[in-house]
Amino acid sequence: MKMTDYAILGFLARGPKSGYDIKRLMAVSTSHFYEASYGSIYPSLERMARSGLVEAGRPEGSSRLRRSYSITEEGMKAFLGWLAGPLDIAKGPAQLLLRIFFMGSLESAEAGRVLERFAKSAADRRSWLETATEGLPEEPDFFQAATARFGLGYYAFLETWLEGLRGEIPAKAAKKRAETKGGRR
Amino acid sequence: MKMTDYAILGFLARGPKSGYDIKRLMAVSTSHFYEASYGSIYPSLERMARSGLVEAGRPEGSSRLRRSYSITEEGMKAFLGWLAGPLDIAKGPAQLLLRIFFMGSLESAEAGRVLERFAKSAADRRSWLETATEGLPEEPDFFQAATARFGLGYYAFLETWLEGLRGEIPAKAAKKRAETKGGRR
DNA sequence: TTATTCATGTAATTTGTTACATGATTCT
DNA sequence: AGAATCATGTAACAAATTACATGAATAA
Repeated sequence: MKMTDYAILGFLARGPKSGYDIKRLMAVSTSHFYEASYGSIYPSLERMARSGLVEAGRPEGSSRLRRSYSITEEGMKAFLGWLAGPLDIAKGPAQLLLRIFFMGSLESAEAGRVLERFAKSAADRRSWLETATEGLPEEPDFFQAATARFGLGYYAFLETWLEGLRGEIPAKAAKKRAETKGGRR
Repeated sequence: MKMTDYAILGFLARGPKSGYDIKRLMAVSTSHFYEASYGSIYPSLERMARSGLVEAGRPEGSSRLRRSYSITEEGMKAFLGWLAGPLDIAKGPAQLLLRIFFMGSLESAEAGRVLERFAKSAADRRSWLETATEGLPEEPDFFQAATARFGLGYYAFLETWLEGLRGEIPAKAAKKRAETKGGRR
């Protein structure tokens, strides 16, 4: 399971969609930090259909060509597990943001706990960088030192942002989970 | 030419090195934002040797196995061109930081102008995001809106950081360029 | 009827990582 | 001598992008 798979499950968790739909949705909503091409979306859908995480539905009303996928119980379980699971914050903001993007699928209380863990990760990474860059053999020049300091600033920003977000979660945060199957569009 | 090539040229611009050296240097200095594997370093060196950007030197004093590469005039030109050339800031911080890491190879005045352009890019991207996320069809939920706002905060942070850096460039910033050829280690 | 957009899918290519193979050199 | 590490290189694998092929549905 790769990030694309979870991203797709995340969109399907809000209701059945075609590969084409998913591509378009990504373009207008997540494209600043993550986007997938047809060349990964379609194969991913097929793979997940084979392993039972999604189900291909025949498209009653619409065109014969179009095929709509819905998420299964199992797919929902995998998705929610990923959403609340461990995160390697050093691997870039894409995974972090993707998970936050879909965090409306969790209850407010749980989303809060997850965000708290993320903030902790950022803080940990920050203090790790701090000590890691101390005992280096060579004295870095001005610009090299600057790139080391960038990390500290970035993770500090991240932590602040995450804590701020956690504090603002609306109590009744639209915990929209989709009906696991069916539903026209 | 990919980023790895320029990163390697950047290290060689400070003096001749082996592939092994470059790997070790990356591990201790740039690994927080960029690192390459042997599987890309060695092929890159060979490619650049074929196209005349680097020269494989025979390793007089050291072991027969070890092979040391030095940057050529042409390689230096390509490297400096990349260093001061256009940057797509939306493609993530790795390229930005890598270029700043090597910015000691430029004169202070020029480094200042380059940083100014980078800051401008960050500001432009920020205002682009601002207007881009306005006129969307669907109303995003709380978390989706949050990921959109993240971008604004991030680029604001980046701009501030870059402007701060520009203001602090030491006048006599070690414009260390290597002798184009030779030099023992 | 023609162009555009909807819609799916795949083949070629790119790019890189991981793991392994190989052997030289240095340290104990 | 044996272990560790220096040092180079490549084959297998992984993952994804780009471009293309195909054709249905819709708007002009």
